[in-house]
Amino acid sequence: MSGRVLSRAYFRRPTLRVARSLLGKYLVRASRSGMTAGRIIEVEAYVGPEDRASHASRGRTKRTEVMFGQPGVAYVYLIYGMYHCFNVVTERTGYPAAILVRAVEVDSNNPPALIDGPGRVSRFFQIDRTINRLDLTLGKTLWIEDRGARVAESRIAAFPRIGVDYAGAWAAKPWRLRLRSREG
DNA sequence: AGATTGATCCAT
DNA sequence: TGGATCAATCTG
Repeated sequence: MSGRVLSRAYFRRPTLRVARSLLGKYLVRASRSGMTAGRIIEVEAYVGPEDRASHASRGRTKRTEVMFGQPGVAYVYLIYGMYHCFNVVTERTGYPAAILVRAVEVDSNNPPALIDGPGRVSRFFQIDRTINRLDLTLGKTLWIEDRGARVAESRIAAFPRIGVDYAGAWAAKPWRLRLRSREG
């Protein structure tokens, strides 16, 4: 199964719109061990320099510079010394924003397996810091593609973001989006 | 509820 | 340079 690789223009849009749209798209990894694909089930948006939950809120640093760069590029960082978190940069160059992929469903098996949690997603897709700054619009190594499935807005649930209690009022923003199961 | 783990960032 | 912090996960 194949689909259309999401383009630079796709990601160069308001982050919350991109985040909603990413639900149901497929994260695809190509490596020596083969191809792996998973349907995106949960994402979390980090939007702009004012968002105190965002790494970019304290300005441009060596780590966060990628968030200020081109849309459609991967932002991967190590958390708690153990786990990698995979994000895709959004919006225009110069405006820091990104979307964290929190869960995917792998449909190669029956029943499909839910890979739930950003650390597990990165482990499953062999995403580490060597992926940081990779251009996801090239369709090589790692990309996101549209396989034509439509997702109804009514199937999208919104929740506060995880692990950002330090962010004051920004922690309460319902910017974690999850796809409800079809039968749910 | 506590341990783990190391890059990052900012204050000494 | 030191040390607190951290967009998480595992084990109990």
